[in-house]
Amino acid sequence: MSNRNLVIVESPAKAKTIEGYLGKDFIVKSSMGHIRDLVKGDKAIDVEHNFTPHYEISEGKHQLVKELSDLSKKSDTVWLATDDDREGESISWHLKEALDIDDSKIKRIVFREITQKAILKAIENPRTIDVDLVNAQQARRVLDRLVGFEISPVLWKKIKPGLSAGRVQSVAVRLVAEREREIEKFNSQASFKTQGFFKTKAGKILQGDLNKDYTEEKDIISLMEASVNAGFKVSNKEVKPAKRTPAAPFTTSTLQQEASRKLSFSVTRTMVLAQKLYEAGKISYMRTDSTSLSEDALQAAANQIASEFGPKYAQRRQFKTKSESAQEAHEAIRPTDFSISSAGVEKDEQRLYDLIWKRAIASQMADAELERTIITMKAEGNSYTGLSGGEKLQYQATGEVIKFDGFLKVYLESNDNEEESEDEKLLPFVEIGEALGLEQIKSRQRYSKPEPRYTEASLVKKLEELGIGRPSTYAPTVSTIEKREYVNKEWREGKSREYIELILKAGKIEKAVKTEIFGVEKGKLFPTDTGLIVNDFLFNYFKEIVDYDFTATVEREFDTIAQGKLGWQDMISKFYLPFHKTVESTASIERKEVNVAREIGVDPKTGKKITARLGRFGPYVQIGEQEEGGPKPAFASLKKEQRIESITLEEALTLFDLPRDLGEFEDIKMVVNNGRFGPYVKHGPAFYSLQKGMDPYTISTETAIQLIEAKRIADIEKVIKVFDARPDVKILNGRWGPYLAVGKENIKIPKGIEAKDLTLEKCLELATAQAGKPAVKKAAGRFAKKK
DNA sequence: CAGTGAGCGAGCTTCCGCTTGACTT
Repeated sequence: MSNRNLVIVESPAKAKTIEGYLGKDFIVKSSMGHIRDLVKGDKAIDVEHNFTPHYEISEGKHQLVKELSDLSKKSDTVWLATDDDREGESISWHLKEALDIDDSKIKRIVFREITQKAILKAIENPRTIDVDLVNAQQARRVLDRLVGFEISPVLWKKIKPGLSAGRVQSVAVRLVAEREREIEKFNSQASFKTQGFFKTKAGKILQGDLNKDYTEEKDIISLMEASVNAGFKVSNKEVKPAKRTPAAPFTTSTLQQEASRKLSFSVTRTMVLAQKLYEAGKISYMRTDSTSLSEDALQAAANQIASEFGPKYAQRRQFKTKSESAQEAHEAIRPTDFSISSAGVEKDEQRLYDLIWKRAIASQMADAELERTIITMKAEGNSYTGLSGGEKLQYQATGEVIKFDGFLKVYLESNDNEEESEDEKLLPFVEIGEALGLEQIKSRQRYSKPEPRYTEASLVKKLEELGIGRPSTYAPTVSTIEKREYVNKEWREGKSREYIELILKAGKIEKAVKTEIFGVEKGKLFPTDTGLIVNDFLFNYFKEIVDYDFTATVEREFDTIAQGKLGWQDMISKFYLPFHKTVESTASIERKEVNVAREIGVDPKTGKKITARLGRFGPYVQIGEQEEGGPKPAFASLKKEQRIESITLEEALTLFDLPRDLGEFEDIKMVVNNGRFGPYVKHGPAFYSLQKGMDPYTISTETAIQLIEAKRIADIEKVIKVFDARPDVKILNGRWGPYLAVGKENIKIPKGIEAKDLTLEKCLELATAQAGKPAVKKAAGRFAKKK
């Protein structure tokens, strides 16, 4: 039987939907993304022969390509309906090449929304494959391979095997590294923020902020003294209408940001959950850079809003996509059916759907109308304005009242700055000129803060602003730099510091010194020593590649190629020749130049230099140099939160305090040390890992004994059965249930046998049957490779 | 499991973008 029409799209979920729109003359299949890619290794691009790329069918795609090929041979027309962007055009071209079909049978169609109208319209307007656009993709692909596969081996030689560099990931690392250094350099300044509390004629309290910050305590004292009999008045009152406008519906990047802020999801978790909702047909495609909605969606949202909230809440809006690099091959992320307000299997899926629904609905709702009131309060005749140069000191109170909630009924976008909450604030009624009683003036020191460290999501936001990376790669890029250990996602406890608080009340000034916790970090990205060293190296030798504008610059050239005004090989050739020279020039760089040992200071005991450096097994400090034939110098690994470039001499010295003697327990020596798997206490032949919060440098003998005793109790609770005749044979309770331990071998108890009923004979029988076989097989396949 | 940290050598690693698979304890 012959199928008249074969349609090929990229995603199977999309294929299913479209098949429903097209009827039985059409069979719709998916390519599952790219089907061919550059061959593996360094022979993919023939640099000598005008950068000729060599492609092959990707691993695991042979079966699929064969199926598509067979189907296409049986069809009269093959509709290549891959995405309407650079990569999509390329997939169509690769399909044409790989399926080996007659050109006359091929039609290329595009649509940017999955609606019946859009698909049918596309079928009526087929075109041919846009070779210029395909060439722009080839240039992108070849450039990325050349950059990645020429720089990475330099890192293996000069820094550490297995490292990587690339147009996208290296900029991501640079952002995190530079932010960390800004924070380290940041000089936090304290200044006094002052609030006045005044009593109105009607007896209510009106609170306002002083329009000047002082750094000196004496200025605040003078101000307070001058305020006692100053005579405050309402000097002005302004009431202005204001409005707030809803945010655009989600793109991939804004979805990741909001899910991170409101639901604390990692960017990967957000994408996994969104994928499930998409496959279940609940939301539109989740990898998109567009904020626009289809006509159908606009209508459906308007209907939903009118019926749920009333027609005056509906306001049709189409949002312009902000980012210049957007290719807009899909709609914004939205529910497929606005009348379904809850969807998803797991709890987190439901929460994500709820967020998507609200954001999309709110985007089509009316503005919120507010009334903003600003009241200023001044002392009569400005009696104390002479304090510092004669500027006008005044207090200001701002209040906001919502007159019409509009979209706020449904959704309010959060922001990265946690402290700025925009709650509705109602001010007491006052009249201009009204005299105010002074209740109190409160002034406290606040410290200035550096720009915050990136979260995964705020890093994605920054990358998108720079036009670096694509919706499909944001989450994988973050994972890559984490996997390479260039950055770590960390939780850190804060430190405490003192601040001064001055209060003027009933004519008296009281001073208090209080403490606050600052610098608490939750799931923020910190660069590692490797990340910092690799970044410095790339910045010194491959400045162009890690330049924040590099991608934007090459994107402009890709666009010129897509317009047919520039040959892709010409562009690559112009880039490659100087680039390759730089790569070659790195051969003469000494490893020591790249991985510089930092001098921390001098050991007071020996007078030898203490240095810090990145070693094969991580960062370490060392006392003195290795002399020929001499003894080995003392080494110590850095603690997890320490960095080579910021560790102090004092901190370094304590690192040499290990191993530390903890005295004796039960007549056996106890020693605490740092092991490969963390700090431990060794007691005779037994090892005890330190628990969270215990520090090997400070742990006391008592705590160590408690640790040992607690572990023994836990071990006793593990034992189900022992045999007097053979003390080496035990039945123990493990994490996944009971198991048999014979000597050092752990043996699985077969199904159907009750652990309690096992006899010694049966145990030994199981042990011999198990001999030689590992108790737990190593995980096979690609999951093992990942590690 | 509970040190090591240099450099040599075999043969390995690595890019960015599209998209969803499913080893067996």
